[in-house]
Amino acid sequence: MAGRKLEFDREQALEKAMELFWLQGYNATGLNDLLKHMGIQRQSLYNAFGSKHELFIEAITHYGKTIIRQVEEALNAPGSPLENIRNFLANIATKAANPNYRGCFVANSMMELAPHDPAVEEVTGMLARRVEQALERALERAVITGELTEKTNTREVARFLYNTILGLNVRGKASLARTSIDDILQVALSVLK
Amino acid sequence: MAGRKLEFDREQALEKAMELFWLQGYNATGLNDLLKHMGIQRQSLYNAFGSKHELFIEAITHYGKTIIRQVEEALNAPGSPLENIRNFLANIATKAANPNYRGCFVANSMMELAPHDPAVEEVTGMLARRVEQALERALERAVITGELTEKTNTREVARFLYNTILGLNVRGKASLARTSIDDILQVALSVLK
DNA sequence: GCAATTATGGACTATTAAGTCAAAAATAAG
DNA sequence: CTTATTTTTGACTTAATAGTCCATAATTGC
Repeated sequence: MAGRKLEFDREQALEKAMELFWLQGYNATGLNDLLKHMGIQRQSLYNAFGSKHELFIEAITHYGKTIIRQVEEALNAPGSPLENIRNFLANIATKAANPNYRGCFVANSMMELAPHDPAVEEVTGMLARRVEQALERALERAVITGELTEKTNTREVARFLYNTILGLNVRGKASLARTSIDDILQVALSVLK
Repeated sequence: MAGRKLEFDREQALEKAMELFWLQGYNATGLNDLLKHMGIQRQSLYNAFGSKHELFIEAITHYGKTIIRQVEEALNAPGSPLENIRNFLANIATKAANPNYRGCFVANSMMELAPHDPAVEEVTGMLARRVEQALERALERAVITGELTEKTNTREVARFLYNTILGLNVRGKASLARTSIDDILQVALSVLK
């Protein structure tokens, strides 16, 4: 294996690309923006990642890994499963209430690309399912601890909660008062009993 | 007032522009696409609408007018106010379950443009509030008819229902089984009692 | 009919996009 | 040291972008 050494850290460059795609979306992010923000040269990007599109897929996959880890950490925290679910949603609501909220990269990509980009549709669909499953398992634990009644349809509720999260993602993008967010959360969490 | 007559119907051309922006979004829609679909000439577009951006604002405003009319018609239909709300949401859910679902133009624009486009933020925010208000009024009527208890916080629930609709808009863009939609709707509507 | 005014058609400009090419630089193996 | 291999650098290519210019066509008021 001869040859010159890579002058940049591939993982770090990918992280930077993810940040920019997350903030601006796929189409609004030009190659020049990427190169500047990643701190590498044009040809290096093509050598390392193939194309803008392949880089994007890697970026969202990378995002997915970290987000799934965070979601599971939050929902599997010690203590009350129901409290974990409540805190998880409250946390997202607080982020969405920030005027500079950039949204969830997955939700953003579903909207921008999923309808005409099979690769994006697949990755985002898979991540959505994994979050729903994590919620479902937490709900099941809440049933076991007796915090939720035996009659709770955990799958239905998990899908519902994830849908609520997606809604907050959209609403947080336009001007949105904290009180509105709290109202939404209040009612959504009222189904947990 | 001398001068040559306009060869196209301005309202009709606007409608066509709306269709395309709705389907493809702002940035993915080029001038050439617009001209072709609107059936007018380049200079005519600039004479009649000023710029691509101004045309977009007119298009979404036009969309808003028609959508608000439809929403109020659906929610103010004769008969049970609660049934009207249920049917309204079920209708949206059915649309979202369609594989070729193009989403709500307002939700699409919130995601694509609202964060960096004050004019779009204002129009979409205003339309969101108007839909929430229409829902709130319908909920109030349901309280009066006794279909909902006096304790119902109609404002909270209205905001919650609109958030659910926005969630369906996102979820409908990625692959989504009919059963998932039904689960979401089932739980969301369970708060109405 | 003539002058003023407005719309059309099509060429044109300037900018930006993603992606490629090839020379120069750096490295490892023989 | 030499050769083979890989990365970097920056110029280049091709296509598409939003928007402008201007000559021609159509219309109304005088």
